[in-house]
Amino acid sequence: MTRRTPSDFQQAVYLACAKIPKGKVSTYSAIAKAIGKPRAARAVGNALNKNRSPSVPCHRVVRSDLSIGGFARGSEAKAAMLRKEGVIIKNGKVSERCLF
DNA sequence: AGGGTGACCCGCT
DNA sequence: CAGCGGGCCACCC
Repeated sequence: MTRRTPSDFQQAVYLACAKIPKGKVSTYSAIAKAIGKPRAARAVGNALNKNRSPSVPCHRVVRSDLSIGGFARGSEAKAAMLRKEGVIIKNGKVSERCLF
């Protein structure tokens, strides 16, 4: 599965996602800020959407509104996954936002 | 090389 | 308080 060389930005996004402890969730803005681009929340989502690698817990990333946001596989699946991880979901939204 | 899209965010009405 | 529009960044065709 030789994929195209991921850009530095994308790599940073994946790394930041992997840095999220299990049972916790982060936000796109937080990731963007962590990589040095607080205004690149869109680019962050784009990187996950275009890649959505199984090695990257992209489902642990939610919107700043604590909402699940979107998911290439289905936002419902994302919420279910987070629930299994130990994250409390309320009405399709995260009860507590845990930022590392 | 340029245009369009997207898993977003913030501000205004 | 809620809803709508514009803006910002990166990737794909």
